Amino acid sequence: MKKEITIYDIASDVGLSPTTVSRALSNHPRVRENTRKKIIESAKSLGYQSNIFAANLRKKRTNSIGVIVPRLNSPFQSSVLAGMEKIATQAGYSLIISQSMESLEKEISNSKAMYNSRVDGLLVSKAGTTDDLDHFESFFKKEIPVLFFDRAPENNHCTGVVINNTQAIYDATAHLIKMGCRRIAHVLGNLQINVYADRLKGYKYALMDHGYQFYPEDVFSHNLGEDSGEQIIDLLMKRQQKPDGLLVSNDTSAASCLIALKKRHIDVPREIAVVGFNNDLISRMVEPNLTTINYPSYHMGEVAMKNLINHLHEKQHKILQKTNTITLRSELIIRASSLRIKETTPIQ
Amino acid sequence: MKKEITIYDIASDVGLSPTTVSRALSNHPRVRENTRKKIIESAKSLGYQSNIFAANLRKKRTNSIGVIVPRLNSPFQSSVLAGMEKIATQAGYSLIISQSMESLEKEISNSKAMYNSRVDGLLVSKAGTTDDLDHFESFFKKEIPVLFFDRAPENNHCTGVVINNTQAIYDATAHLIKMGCRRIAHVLGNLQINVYADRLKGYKYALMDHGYQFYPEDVFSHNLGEDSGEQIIDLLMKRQQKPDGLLVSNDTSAASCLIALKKRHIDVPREIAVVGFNNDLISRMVEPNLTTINYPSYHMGEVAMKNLINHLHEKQHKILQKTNTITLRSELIIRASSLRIKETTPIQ
DNA sequence: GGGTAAGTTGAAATCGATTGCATTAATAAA
DNA sequence: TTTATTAATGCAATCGATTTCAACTTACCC
Repeated sequence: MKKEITIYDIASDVGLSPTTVSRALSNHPRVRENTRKKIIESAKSLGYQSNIFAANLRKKRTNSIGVIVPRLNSPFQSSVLAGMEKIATQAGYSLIISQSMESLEKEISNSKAMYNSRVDGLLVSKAGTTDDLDHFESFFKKEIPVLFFDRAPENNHCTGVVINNTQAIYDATAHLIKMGCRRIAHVLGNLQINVYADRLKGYKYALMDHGYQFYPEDVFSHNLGEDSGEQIIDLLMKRQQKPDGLLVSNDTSAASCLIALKKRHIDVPREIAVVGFNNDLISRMVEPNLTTINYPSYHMGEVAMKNLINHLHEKQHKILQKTNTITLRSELIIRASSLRIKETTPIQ
Repeated sequence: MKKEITIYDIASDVGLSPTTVSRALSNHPRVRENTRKKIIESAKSLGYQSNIFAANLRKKRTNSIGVIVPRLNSPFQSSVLAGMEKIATQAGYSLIISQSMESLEKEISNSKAMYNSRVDGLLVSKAGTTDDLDHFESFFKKEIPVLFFDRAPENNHCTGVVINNTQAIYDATAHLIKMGCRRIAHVLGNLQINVYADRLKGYKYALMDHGYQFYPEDVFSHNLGEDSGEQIIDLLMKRQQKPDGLLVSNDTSAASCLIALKKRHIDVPREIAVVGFNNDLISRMVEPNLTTINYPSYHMGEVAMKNLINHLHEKQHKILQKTNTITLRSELIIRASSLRIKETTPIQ
């Protein structure tokens, strides 16, 4: 193992002090242009690589940002991460990524690891079961900014980047009503996650505002996985009052429902109109194309990261300004799976 | 900003030296059990958090592993990453992830950043245009293990975790031939990427072995994006000799082709049989279900990470053993898009 | 009781870059 | 020419954990 080249080596190479070398390499203005050039040249020829750890130790900043997501392995999350990575790299930050697997326990241990790695900031999309924020307390205490995205806790002092889930489902519900649906079912994820709780609200409000009654049995939680369709449709079709509209909280599951319906020769959208959520690739590929809500995931990654980095820069210059919630625009994309002439006879 | 709690604080708290504290906290055997307990208790009550940077600076190891992927935003890659994350976290390593966006330039700057971060090891799936490995030279020199996955360079001393692309496409081609296809087209990505070059080989060999002629115009490269279907089918259907079999090198594009074919009322698989690659979610969702090759992406992530970590541990104990290539099993999954009675009349 | 070994602990150097303060050199002003 | 001012540079401490080597206790054996 060869020894490292350090600024001391450069210093003795060019006959200057390590101080000056350090300054030259970090573009400090108090170094003569000539000197800087000489130093940089020497650094290059010696094959110098700065040792981040020494620098971090001294500067108490790491230029790295932690990200905790529930699952890496999802089209939504990977798109968010792609957006984050782009911005972070541009700004010279590196990304440390880990997944909580929807478990609070893992989220806690991940956040500890992040804290120990001294990330300059943390981006979190909460695990399903996460209620309190005690495990971020150490960050708050040290004023390390924590920013939530997608799944943000309510009532806290951290910034969150989210979409208006209530509005999104409100619009989708209103759309189904406009399309003549009389009885609309809503399948969503774990209601402990406020994303889903908000969606439920939007659903209820829309029903109410249009003079529809809300039936608790029309709403249920499900894992929304790729095989969920069979179970969901099974459940719904056993009902006496079969729904003629179906809101599913992600596209994978909605697509799976479409397939289950097709298998039963139930026509979509005539007999039942289906709406998904996310605007994943799959929504554009299934037959019929899925009406869905466009979730600006890549953009969300960019915005969250930009915001965090701005925050870090401001902190350096002590002009901290607090935003609390950034709401990105989502929109209903109407496609064949829900598009029908208004007066279609609904199933009674 | 509160001051950090250091081992010195603990030392003076319990009336021992920092040395002993350090040893106690890292479970060094040369500390009396009682002392250790006292120290750990004090550490806990003072809210001590070890400073990784000081440790790294001294130990010259970082317990972090770098990953460079072409794109974060792909079902395949995110699944690989999920597998990697799981293993890394289990073993106490953290992951630093960046994407090359298929650009050599970015790959170079990413690898530099990784090198500067002093990752203990590096996992790389090459960008499309990467030919030489000069930018990893600094890793090789310092004996930092670099392990490639999916897209591995040939003829080099690094371990690669891959699938047998040649065999996979050979099998797929043979399958189409068995299904009675007379003229099989093959759409793949950038042929500079050896993954695709290997697949092309498999295609050629299979044709040859079955006494089919190889027509260069039946093979072409494409970006394989979600809108690729229209263009690919357009191109193929303009031909005088229309193909009755189609091998597409990823499922997104294959699904897109299915849709384009449906639009033109060309029956799949009767008029043309289609095979994708990867076994992404979408292959199970489109109509007809897509015959595809199962790419064990999650498993690949696990294997690659396990291997790298083993390597690191061995390095500590100087029992370095070299593996060169690990080939994971991939398999043809036959579904409706290619399943037809053998003697179906092919288009002439 | 003396000697050896094993078990514990500590002093101090080290990792490499940064930075407050001091110093020197260069330039401008008087 | 002298003084004030600014520009360059260097000294040495610092960040916090690790580790080598030495020292000091005990325990054990003959």
